[in-house]
Amino acid sequence: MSAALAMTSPDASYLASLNPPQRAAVEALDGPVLVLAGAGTGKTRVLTTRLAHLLISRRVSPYEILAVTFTNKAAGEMRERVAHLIGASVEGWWLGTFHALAARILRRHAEVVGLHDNFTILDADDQLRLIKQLMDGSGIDDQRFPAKAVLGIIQKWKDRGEEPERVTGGGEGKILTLYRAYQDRLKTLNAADFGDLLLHNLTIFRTRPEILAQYQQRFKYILVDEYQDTNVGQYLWLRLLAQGARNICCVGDDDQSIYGWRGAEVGNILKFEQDFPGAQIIRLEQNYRSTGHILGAAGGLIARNRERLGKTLWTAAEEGEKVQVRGLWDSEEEARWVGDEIEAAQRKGIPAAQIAILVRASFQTREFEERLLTLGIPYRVIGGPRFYERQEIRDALAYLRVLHQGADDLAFERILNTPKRGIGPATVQQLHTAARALGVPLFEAIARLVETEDLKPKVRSTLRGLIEDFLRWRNQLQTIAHPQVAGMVLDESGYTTMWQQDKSPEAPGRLENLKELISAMAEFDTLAAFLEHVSLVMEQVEGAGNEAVTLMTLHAAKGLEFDVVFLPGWEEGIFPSSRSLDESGERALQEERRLAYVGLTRARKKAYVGYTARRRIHGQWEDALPSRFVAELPKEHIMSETSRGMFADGYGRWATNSGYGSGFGERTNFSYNPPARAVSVTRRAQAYSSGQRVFHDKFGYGTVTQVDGDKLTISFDHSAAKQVMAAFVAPADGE
DNA sequence: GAGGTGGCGACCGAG
DNA sequence: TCGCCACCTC
Repeated sequence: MSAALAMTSPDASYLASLNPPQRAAVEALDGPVLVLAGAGTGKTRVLTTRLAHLLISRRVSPYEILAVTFTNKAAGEMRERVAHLIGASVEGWWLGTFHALAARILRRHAEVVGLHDNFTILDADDQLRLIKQLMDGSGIDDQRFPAKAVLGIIQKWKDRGEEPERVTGGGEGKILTLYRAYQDRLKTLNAADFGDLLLHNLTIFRTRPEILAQYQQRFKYILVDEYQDTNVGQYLWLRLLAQGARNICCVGDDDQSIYGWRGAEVGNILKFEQDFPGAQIIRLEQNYRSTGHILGAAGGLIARNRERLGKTLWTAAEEGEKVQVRGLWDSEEEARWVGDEIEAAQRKGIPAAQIAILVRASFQTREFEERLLTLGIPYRVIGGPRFYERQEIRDALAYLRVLHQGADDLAFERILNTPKRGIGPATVQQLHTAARALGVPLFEAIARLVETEDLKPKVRSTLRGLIEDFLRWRNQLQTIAHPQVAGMVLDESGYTTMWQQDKSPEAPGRLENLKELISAMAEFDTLAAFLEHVSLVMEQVEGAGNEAVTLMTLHAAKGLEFDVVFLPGWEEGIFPSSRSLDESGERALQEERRLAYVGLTRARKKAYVGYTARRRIHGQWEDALPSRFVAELPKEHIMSETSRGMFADGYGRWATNSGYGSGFGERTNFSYNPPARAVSVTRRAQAYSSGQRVFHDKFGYGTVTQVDGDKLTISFDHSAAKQVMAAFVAPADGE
């Protein structure tokens, strides 16, 4: 590090604002470095400054730096910040996600693994269809191994960097055979799935040392973000590339490793020192994001995990408000609670964009959406059904894929009979058989078949027309701009007409989406570039949602921060998720706990944790127990309250005659230490009138001054007048 | 070959 | 509750 310091120019003002460990992390340019960056400790700042520092102090060409992230969002942010810092474009840099960078390398050497450089990248949907096709008649018991499970096993192998010949971990012989068949099939389709992007890179590096050497020499410095989320394959990829210059800097936080389910190995970060001997370890522990109470609550929780490298976050900020933990009757009440607290926060001047609701699983967003809709609070859901996953978009893309890459049977099959052309499963089967017999892609096989007498006349002329159309469109691609060609394809194929004639209410929206797709294409120079973007980025086209509350999963929230964060659904089975626990037990529990830690540490000023006694699952009301994580939150950092009549506290005064919401029927007993009298409390809509004395859990006693449906305006004795939902007050009885 | 219906399992997570 | 798939009918 002293060498690096010596080289630092005195006018390196960008270094001045860093704290000592941050500065150390930026300046340790030589050899392997592991930066353990706790939540909110300025990790992105360190990464970008380090990149700028490399360019400025070492005069390294940007093309000699490999900077890897996990998400497109992180890559985009880094790009933007570095460009801003050095005042130049980062176009063409080796800065991107593992998948994007691996795809770039693979396109250059595709022939080594038997692909062409215009190979298609398949998404999960295509993969599953392919597996299903291969499983038909493979003799695999699809009860015991549904296609999804088989795909899961294959993906695990790929995540570990194991080609079929390399598979070690025991496993079913039949599934291994299927893995081989699957890989062969992908090759015929001139396609790669996500796992292949990395895996083929490994194959290329392993079998062609001269190619590896070329990249080893090129990348003088390697920078890795979110190292705790790397899987074995990614680790091997990095290690091979780093063997050249040996200057690799990995930034990560073992406490935020939440991707074990997709093969991430916390082990990678835990054994960094062994993997890269002589590694420097730098800890960033000063948190600049959250208040003391939020940090204390999160820290107490994560301390329950074993197998940590250990960090102690601290903050110079004030203690702030305690984390509010709230027990509620059911998920509907939970949604009302969150909605009301959001309104309260907004009244205090917190903008909607600074408020987030973070859930464990995406289906949990629905009830909140409904509530926010009712309250008229703008919101946006991140990670919902994505633009590129919509039916009409996938169909349109299938046309474009066939156009670009004729061997893409999966795409071709998708649109063979879309719009309806009278080509049913029987014909498709016949075409497949022919293609297999000829050993050529579907498109090619059909082109040949229509010249024979093997097909029924009607089918034959239909297919002949389709093939001719594609050949024509492909020709036009030479002379006409690709967005225009895309428009022609959709119109001339009858696809646009199909939706125009569709009477369903969604049809107009779909046509809109298709227009949007075509206009999005204009941003790319070539059809190939556009398709690459789509398969790698798959980004959601975000509505104008700057002033909106954010609803998303905890996974999607990593790396983000908000003033106010709601963490609902802290119930056993939901969070920690019983599915995870069933799959991998203690390991999974620790990962779930890290997820809770990630959730809490997203909050700057205030965090809320909610749990309910009853929740609708699969449309059925089911009883729930508070998550063990609730009990693990250190008492001194939380403020706990429960809805009236629920648990020991709050019970008694409120068990009867509680003025809860409306239309609720009989409730079954709640089994978590229920007070006897709380059993089967029937809650009815309580009518209030102006002048009536009431009690509110938070604001205390007050007098109703106005009634507007279930919204009351109350003049509180010890607090300003407020609008409150009737559900949240009770008639004052024991003053 | 198309379209309708009823039963059943899912609802975990990213590129 | 919802969406998918198997099965049915025309």
